[in-house]
Formats: sequence, C-alpha cells, structure tokens
Amino acid sequence: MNIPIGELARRTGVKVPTIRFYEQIGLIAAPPRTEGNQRRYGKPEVDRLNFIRHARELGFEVEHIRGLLAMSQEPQASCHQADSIAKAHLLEVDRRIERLQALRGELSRMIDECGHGRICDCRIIEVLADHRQCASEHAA
Amino acid sequence: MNIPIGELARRTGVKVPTIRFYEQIGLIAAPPRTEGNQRRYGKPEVDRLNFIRHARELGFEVEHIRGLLAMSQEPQASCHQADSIAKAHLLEVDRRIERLQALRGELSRMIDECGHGRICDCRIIEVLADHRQCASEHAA
DNA sequence: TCTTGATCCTCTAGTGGCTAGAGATTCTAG
DNA sequence: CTAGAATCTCTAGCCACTAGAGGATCAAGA
Repeated sequence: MNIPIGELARRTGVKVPTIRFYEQIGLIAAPPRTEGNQRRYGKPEVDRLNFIRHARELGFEVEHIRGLLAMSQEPQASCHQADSIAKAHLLEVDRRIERLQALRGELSRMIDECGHGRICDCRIIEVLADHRQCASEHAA
Repeated sequence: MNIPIGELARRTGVKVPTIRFYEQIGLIAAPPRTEGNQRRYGKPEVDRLNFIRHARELGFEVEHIRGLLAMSQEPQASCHQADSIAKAHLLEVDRRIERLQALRGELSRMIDECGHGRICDCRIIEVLADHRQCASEHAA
C-alpha cells in the first residue's frame, strides 16, 4: 500500500499523466497526499485502473466505463437498473464483436489473396480501392 | 466530371468538411477551382476517396493509408509492405475480439444471475481488472 | 546532515481525426 | 433577376490522451 503514482502506472500499464487526467475528469477519486503533496494509492486503485485500461482497450468510451464502474460498485442497487444497463452493454458488445468479425474476415481474405508479388495484383490495394467491383470487372 | 464537393461527398460517403480536411492534411490533392473559387473534382478523386473511406472503416490510421496509397501508385513495387500493414492490423483485431468475448461472457453471466435477484457478486471488474487471475483464484 | 538524482507536482499546449458554426460568396433553376 | 441551396474560409470544439516546462519532494548513500 501507499503506492506512489509511478508505481501505480507500472502495475497497471496506465501512464502517469493519464492517471492524473483520469483523476481530473473524475474517473478515479483523488487519493490522499503526502505532506509534500504527492499522491499515494492503495490496492483498490490498482484494480480500478486495470479495469479502466482493459475497458479502454476494448474501445469503450469513458462515459460508458463510468457506468460500468458505478454498476459494479453498488451491489445492493436496484437489480432492475443494473440489469438494463448490463443488457444495453451486452447489446453494444455484441454489435462490436459482430463488426470486428466482419472486419476480420475481410482483412484476412485480403491478406490471403495477396499473391506476395507486385502491387498490381495485390488484393489488399484492390479491395480497398473499390468494394463493389472487386469481384467482377476491372478493365473498363 | 467537374464534380462539386457536395456531389463528391454523396458519391463517396465522406462528409464535405472531412474532404476539405483531407485536402488540408495532404491526403488528397488540392483540386482545380472554378472562377468563383469552388473545388471541382474528377473521377480519380472519387476512387481515391473511396479507397480512403474504406480503409478508415477497416480501422487503418491515416498514416497507414498514406502508405497504402503511395504503394498503390507504384504498381511494379512489391506488396510486401501492404501485406505487413494489413497483418499487423489483423492481429490487433483478433486481440480485440478475444477480449470482447471474455467481457461478453461476464456480462451475460451477470444478467443471468440478476434474474435470480443478486448482483452482489458482480465480477465485471475482476474480469476486466486482471486478465491473468480470473480463471484461477478469487478468494483471497 | 547533506547531496544527488529519480520521481513527483501543476500548468499549458499539442495530437489525431474529425465536426460544428459563423459569416460571406457563388452557383443554378425558375 | 432572384431566391435559396451549396460553397467558401476561418475559428473553435470534441475526446482521450501525451508532451514538455519549470519547479518541489523523496529516498538512499557519503
């Protein structure tokens, strides 16, 4: 315990200025300070920050994360509300997965079909150039 | 030909201010203007913008797109670079899908349990907070 | 105790990739 | 000729950081 900000950064992979930024926007609470005005953190902050980092990596917006955090910290709160928030999140997550999988398919198809030769035969470029014509004609 | 910017926007799905922005950052060339200083585009710009839009939708960064565009204009060059840009991107997409699926599982578990009246053991935070421990121990 | 160098502080400004809005001009159909 | 849609430039804003200046504090060793 009594972790200084740099150590917190090391443990969570969130950079020091970003931690201060999160405090500023109220995503994490302002921790106690030393006599000399330096921040000191505890174990809960490590968890919370790790959570935030993963959620950010997953592409959730800060506002979204605020909701998830709030939900997780009110175990006694009305189940109705938590339920509907969670369901909305689930829907959103499903949409994301769907889109990423479509994207994945397209990317990997592109890569497969790239003959590793000249640009003029490279499907990566071709596919990006025009989605609708790529299977049919390319001589005008 | 002689397409005004709004028409270009309609044909490519890229918004008017975004087209001007792309010109500003040099992603597309400054087109000729009318007497009255309005931009007029031709067919090549439509293609180029479509390429850009599609690549952006696939999540490629502008700098990557710059590279892909440059490559596409040297048809004799090797497509090795395009291939590696796309592969790196694919890896990233895979990582995202994996994490989202973990989150999805946890969310839907929560929702199930919520149906039974208890959210007091919500583990959303744990799941996202520390990826490495979630399968093993959660009683300290 | 003093010093040194790593870490910390606050503050302002910059980044990417747009997006919005003001206020003026130009184009085009009737 | 005119009305109104589209265009122009410019500035400022958005989100989620990131960088850097300039100074204070902390911990370990001499």
